[in-house]
Amino acid sequence: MPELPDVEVFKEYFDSNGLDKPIKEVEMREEAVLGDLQPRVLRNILKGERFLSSLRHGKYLFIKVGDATWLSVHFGMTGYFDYYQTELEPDGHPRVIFHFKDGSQMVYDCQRKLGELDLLSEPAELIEEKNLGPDALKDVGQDEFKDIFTSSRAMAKSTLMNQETIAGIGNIYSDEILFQTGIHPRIKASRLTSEKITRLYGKMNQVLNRAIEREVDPEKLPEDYLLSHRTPGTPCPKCGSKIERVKVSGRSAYFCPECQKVSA
DNA sequence: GGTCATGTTGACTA
DNA sequence: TTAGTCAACATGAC
Repeated sequence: MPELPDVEVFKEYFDSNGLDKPIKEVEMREEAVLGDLQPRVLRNILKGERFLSSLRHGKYLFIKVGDATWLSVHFGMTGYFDYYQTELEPDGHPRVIFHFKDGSQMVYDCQRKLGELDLLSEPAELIEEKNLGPDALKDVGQDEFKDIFTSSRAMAKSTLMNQETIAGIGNIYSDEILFQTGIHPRIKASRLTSEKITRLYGKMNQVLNRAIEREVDPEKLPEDYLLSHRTPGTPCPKCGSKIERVKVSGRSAYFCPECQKVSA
């Protein structure tokens, strides 16, 4: 799940359920998601504190704990938050559990353990370390977007997915944005016309915003979205042609050969 | 057994 | 130097 829209929805979920509650205990179920961070350090720093606010950049969520203390959360491919009002044993694959003094708990679930938590003094620390580009939704203007595409030597899909270029777009949403714009995933970014890049920019914003509005629920997304038709051979929701799959930068790209022609 | 899966990183190659 | 491909990480569903 976790691309920009998913993380934005997690942020809203966390903000409404996890902020301003004194933390009673931090329970580690799986230390692999802490990376180099020592479980004892995380517990000692969070215990007795409360989460104050949160901030999203690309696929990362930063949660403020104190003046110069932030918890960074990455969700890998399978991570999400799950809030329980009581001390019930959580379902799924709980990896880290934040127990609040009021008896409720915020669970960080990450089945495949590809996500990671860390402690930072400020979000910029991680953004610089990972060399993340501007957030796709908040920080990329149309002119900057145009520059990125005209100067990129990679394929359009790779350019959209490169976190150092634009932060937040992954495999699913890069396919969706290209599909909605009618651009073939393997076309070179720099070969797109200025008009196409402008349309792509508009669709990027529209697709990401719409996904957030509909709470990334596939059932609530428009009928003509590719998102729930990611199987080779199924009919394109726009024209009925058969959806195809190709590899782009090691990932499966789904597209409609009729709606997304190879020519610019 | 095999393939595939919403992410990131490092090795290797052109 | 810039990109593309592939493998690895860990787990599960076909």
